[in-house]
Amino acid sequence: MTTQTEPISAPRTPLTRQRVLHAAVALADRNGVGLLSMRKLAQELGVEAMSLYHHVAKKDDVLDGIVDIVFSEIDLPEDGADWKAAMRERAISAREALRRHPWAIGLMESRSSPGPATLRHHDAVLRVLRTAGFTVEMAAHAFSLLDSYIYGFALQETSLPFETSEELVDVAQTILESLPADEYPYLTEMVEHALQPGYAFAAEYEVGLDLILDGIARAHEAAASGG
Amino acid sequence: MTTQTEPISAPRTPLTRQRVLHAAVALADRNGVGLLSMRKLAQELGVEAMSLYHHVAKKDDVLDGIVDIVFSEIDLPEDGADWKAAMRERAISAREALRRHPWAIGLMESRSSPGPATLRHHDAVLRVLRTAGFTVEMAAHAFSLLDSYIYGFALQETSLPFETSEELVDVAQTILESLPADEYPYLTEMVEHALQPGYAFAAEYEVGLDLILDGIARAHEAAASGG
DNA sequence: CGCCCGGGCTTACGGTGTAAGGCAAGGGTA
DNA sequence: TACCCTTGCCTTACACCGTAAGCCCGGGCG
Repeated sequence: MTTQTEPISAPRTPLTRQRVLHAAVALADRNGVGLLSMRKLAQELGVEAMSLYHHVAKKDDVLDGIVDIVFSEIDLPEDGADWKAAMRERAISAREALRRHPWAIGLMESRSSPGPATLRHHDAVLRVLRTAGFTVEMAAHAFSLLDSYIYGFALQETSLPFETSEELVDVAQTILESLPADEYPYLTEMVEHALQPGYAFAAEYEVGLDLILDGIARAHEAAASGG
Repeated sequence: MTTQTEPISAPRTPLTRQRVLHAAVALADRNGVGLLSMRKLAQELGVEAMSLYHHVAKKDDVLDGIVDIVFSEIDLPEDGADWKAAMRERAISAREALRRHPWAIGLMESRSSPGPATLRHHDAVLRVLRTAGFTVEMAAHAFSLLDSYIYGFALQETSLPFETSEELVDVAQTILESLPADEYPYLTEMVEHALQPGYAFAAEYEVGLDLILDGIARAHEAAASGG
């Protein structure tokens, strides 16, 4: 079907698992993961759909792969004395990555086999905690707590209708008007609060993060002095 | 095609939006949301696919609807003096609902129009906080923090390969064996920790929850005495 | 009685993931 | 040089998906 008009030495870079996955990330960023199909992905790479299957096993493999790419974009925490600063930085870096690729959080639920970047990331986090003197048990607590918060915040952030501080305020305004204020009075009040010019939902992130880090630090110190 | 063998007065209860949505929840619980199709859903109800469209607008409408059903299963917090107990109970109830319907958390990312049960739930949470003396700002902090934790924990819990305390320990064991221990030493250590007979990941939930609630209480008291 | 219309039905279209296999070019070995 | 095997692309085909368009029957109301 392709009427071979190009010169014989068409210098198309060869297909590669890496090239496929990165194109998939770009496509998902552009259209959302719902519109990511093997055919569109192939088209993006100037190739037919079935050609992709020489480089990835199945679509699930692609999805696993792009989730791992997102994890690879999170800065690894450096270990040293200051576990708190390290955890804070990686939490902020994680949120940024999950914001750059909003589809990633929705994908995580269905993936089961983590990729190398994911494993490396988790290992680095645990290393920081353990070398800072956390017991395995305390490290498990901190890990579970921090990761839950990070993913949960990202989930809320991407599913929230308003982004605030954009012209999307108008959008939220109409939402608010469609809300029966007498039926949901406190919700209405909160949406109004969130619509104030100064408010940025993103700032909530660090408030909660610091509260959690302080709580962990308190527990850590208590354990260190108590036992 | 259906060879009308049943008596004329076949007493099939009439199709209804509610019946459709509840069947969809049941089907998603059974097969996962990935295998929920309009055709299968129709079949479940003894009907053809297109008949569903007299009761729901499109598949997205079904998905919005079943997410709202999950929210309707979360106990509404009762307001009163003890906001902490109320938040604790609703957090636990929320996790149970999200565990009963593991597909819900993955759907939340893509939904944008919350249903009435969702709105009612959020309004009730905010009411508890506000009537307990939280400022709007503090209520926003507490709300964001708690919900992030709840959803994030649920997300991790459903995507975690191991469930522990089942025979699935074997599964995790093989995962662990396939993990190159020298490459991810801290992760390996943690998986081993999680495989101990006494360990239940579920217990982590309340540890983190209480840490968060204590932190919020401290901030709340500080604000009350300080201002 | 006649009409309308709600709520089921069939058909059809363009999309999806992927199994099965074809074909051309290059590289290794006899 | 002659062969053949692998690699990496391709076409074809199938079963399934969401849903637009429109048919048809039965019951309620003018």
